[in-house]
Amino acid sequence: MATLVERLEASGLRLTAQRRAIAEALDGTDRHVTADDLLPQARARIPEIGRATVYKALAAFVATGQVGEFALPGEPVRYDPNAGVAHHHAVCDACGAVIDVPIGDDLTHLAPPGFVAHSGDLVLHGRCAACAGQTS
Amino acid sequence: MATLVERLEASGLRLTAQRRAIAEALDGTDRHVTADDLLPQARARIPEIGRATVYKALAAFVATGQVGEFALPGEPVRYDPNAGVAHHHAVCDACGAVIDVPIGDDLTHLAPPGFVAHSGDLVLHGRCAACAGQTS
DNA sequence: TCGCTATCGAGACTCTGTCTCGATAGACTG
DNA sequence: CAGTCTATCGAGACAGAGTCTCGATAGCGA
Repeated sequence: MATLVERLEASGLRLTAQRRAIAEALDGTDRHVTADDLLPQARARIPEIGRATVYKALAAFVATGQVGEFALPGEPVRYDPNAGVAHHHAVCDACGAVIDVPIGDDLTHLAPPGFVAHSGDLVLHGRCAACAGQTS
Repeated sequence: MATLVERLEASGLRLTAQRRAIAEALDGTDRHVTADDLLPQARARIPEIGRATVYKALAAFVATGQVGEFALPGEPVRYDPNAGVAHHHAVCDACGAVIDVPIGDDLTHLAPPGFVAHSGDLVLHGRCAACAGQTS
């Protein structure tokens, strides 16, 4: 898999220095980060980068389909650099970790009659391996 | 299926006039409404009801398990009076409608090794029957 | 090089949701 | 029924996430 920067470039997006810094910050983590998590990391590369720039860049990335966004009630939107590969998410109730789950079945067949589904996001809730092992 | 008010009562929640008004407003719609959608409807019953009261009541409802909440990126949290029955959601990209989908398979078996899943929320994206029929 | 256009940065602004705190209302006991 | 205890209420200040505006700047094609 190419880096996020390369994939964004290939999708025709104008890649400015700021967007490159944001994409590198996003790609450099295996986690699912929020926009405000990304700002200090992007500023480590370009100190004068603005908050609005991060939001605008992320919106542009999402529009290309190379970055995914997903929301949990009561939490800021998280961005996922791995959207090029379809996958689901498992959220640990105990520690809050968000784990990528390789997609198995295509779930769009679960759509109700008449509904034309092009994608399905599954979010599993439970306990991750580390938290399930604890007595608490 | 009993009404939401009855189910909340059965779950041991102290049902004040305000909570009853909010529960009736929530139950009286087949849609998936936001807290701020609910406020004017609750005020139609009890005019002096406050915004904080709506949020607090909804949080109490969710805690009983009789009301579900679900989030879409960039949108306020929506509340679902139908949480007593497990179901998924289909979101229309065109008109924004959120449609309940009766649950078919149990999806928790899709969890990765070591992850103990107790529930799975599937959100399908696509076009609802009305929008899919249109050329636009 | 010129000029068009997309992007940028700063910060004000909007919106959603939370918190505080004094007041009030339910529920329980005797 | 009165007293008391506690959960809930209402108002509004507050906090955090995200958007918008607008003048400035940087890419890019001609």
